[in-house]
Formats: sequence, structure tokens, C-alpha cells
Amino acid sequence: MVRAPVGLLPMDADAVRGHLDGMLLAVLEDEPLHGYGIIEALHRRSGGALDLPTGTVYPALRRLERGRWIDGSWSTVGGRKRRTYTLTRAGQRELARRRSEWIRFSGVVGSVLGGTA
Amino acid sequence: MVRAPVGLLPMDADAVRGHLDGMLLAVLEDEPLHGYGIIEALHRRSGGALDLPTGTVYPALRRLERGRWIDGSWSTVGGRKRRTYTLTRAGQRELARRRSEWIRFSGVVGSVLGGTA
DNA sequence: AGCCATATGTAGCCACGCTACCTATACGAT
DNA sequence: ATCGTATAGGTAGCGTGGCTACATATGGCT
Repeated sequence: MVRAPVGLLPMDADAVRGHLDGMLLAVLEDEPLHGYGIIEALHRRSGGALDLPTGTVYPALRRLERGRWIDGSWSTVGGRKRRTYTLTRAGQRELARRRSEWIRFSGVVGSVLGGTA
Repeated sequence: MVRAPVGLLPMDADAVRGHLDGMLLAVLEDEPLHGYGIIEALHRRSGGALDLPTGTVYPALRRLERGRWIDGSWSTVGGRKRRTYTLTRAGQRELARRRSEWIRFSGVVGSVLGGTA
């Protein structure tokens, strides 16, 4: 993956906490992707703000797979092994839940934080 | 503190992570408050969504005090001891920083999460 | 006397994103 | 041929912070 010459600060780790799973489900909504592709998709869709290490993403994907929200399968592309993940029905429902929770959460923080509420 | 008859789900703990400090600073912007009053203010300003336990708020306040973002002082009101916190200059700057970070963060999550972007 | 609201605090748990590694293949440049 | 980089997957262990569960104390109401 070719990174932008940076200039963007990475998101704070604690801030991301609890919001990663929803974002992972979201990038899988349009099309199945493998881990590395997911990291790229997050980077692209965040305008370069998210540049998540594999140590964050791969364990998270295994977690989501254990929870039956995504479904992984191995394949070989160009001599390299890939694990491609697909959103399950339960994952779609979970994504919808996460989206509405995000609306609620961001509303709460916005109103408490004020200043730009 | 008299709680509403509930009906509101509490915010997820992981979601709050990393966003609490900013909210604490924000409620201290208008007026100095003691811990218990801060919990009430957060409850009020969040429309009842935030009902934070003392085990969350008191350690966070000590942390902010150690960081010189707030300044605490003891007093006695109606026979009860209070520790009242005031936002410092550094705290005001930190609050501004937190606010702009929140704008950025919520923009990023919104654009990645999509659906209602 | 008992209970609640007010008020502050700590010990220890747990989840999860992170750093720092490791392995492996394909391919272009030197 | 060798090196570096992009692609691709993975784990062990750390740190942190919000949480549960508790402890302490006063004032006031019944």
C-alpha cells in the first residue's frame, strides 16, 4: 500500500476504541475484502486519517468472525494466500445497530462537549 | 441525585473511552464544580444518556488534576466535604484541542461508517 | 433506627488497540 | 543473485482507562 506523504495526524488509539468494529463492518458492506484490502479501504475512506496496524485489524477481524458477523474463506491470488471476509446477515443487522448507536453517541458527545454543538 | 425513570440505554463504556476527558473539561468551562456535581451535569447535558459511576469520574478528575488541566480545592458545604474543580488556562487550551479533535474524529467515523454520512 | 441523597475515594478486572515481532511470496532495481 | 518493497497473514505481550464493587462519612426525613 502506498501511503500519502502524510501530513495527517493519526487518530488517537483511545478515541477509536469501541468504534472500530462498526467501521470494519461498514467497509465490508459494499464488497467482500481481505484484511490487507480492508486496511487500505479504511485508509482511503478516512481520507488518510486511519492507518491501522495489522496488530489492530487482524485480531479484530477474527473477533468479528467468532461473533458470526463476518464470514472468512481462504483463497490464493497471484501466489499469495488471502482470507476474504463477507458480511453475514447478522453482520448487516449489527452494522445497522452500530450506525444508530453512532448517531446517538455523537449526538451526546456533541451536546456535552458544546462549543460547536 | 434523582435519576429519571430510565428508558434510556447507557452509553457503551468502550465508546466513551478517550472522549471522557474532553467532556469533563467542557462541563467545567461554565463554572467550577465538584465531582458529584460534575456527574449530575454530565447526566443533564447528555439528556440522561450519561450516568457515570464514581469509579469512572473521580479517577479521571485526579488524572486531569495531575495534568494541570483542572485545579482542585477543598471546602465544606452543609457539613459535607467537597473538592471543587476549576478549569486552568492549560485546561481551556486542552478543551479547545479536544473539541477540534472531536470534529475531526466524528468526521472520519461518519465518512467510514457511511449509511448516514 | 433505617434509609436515602449527598459526597469522596480505591482495588482490581477486563477489553482492546497498540508495539514489536515473525513468516512468506512476487517483482523491480542494482 | 541480491536487495528492497509491496503484498499478505499472523501472534505475544503491554498499557490504559472505564468499570464493578466496595468502603467511608454526613444530613435529613420518617
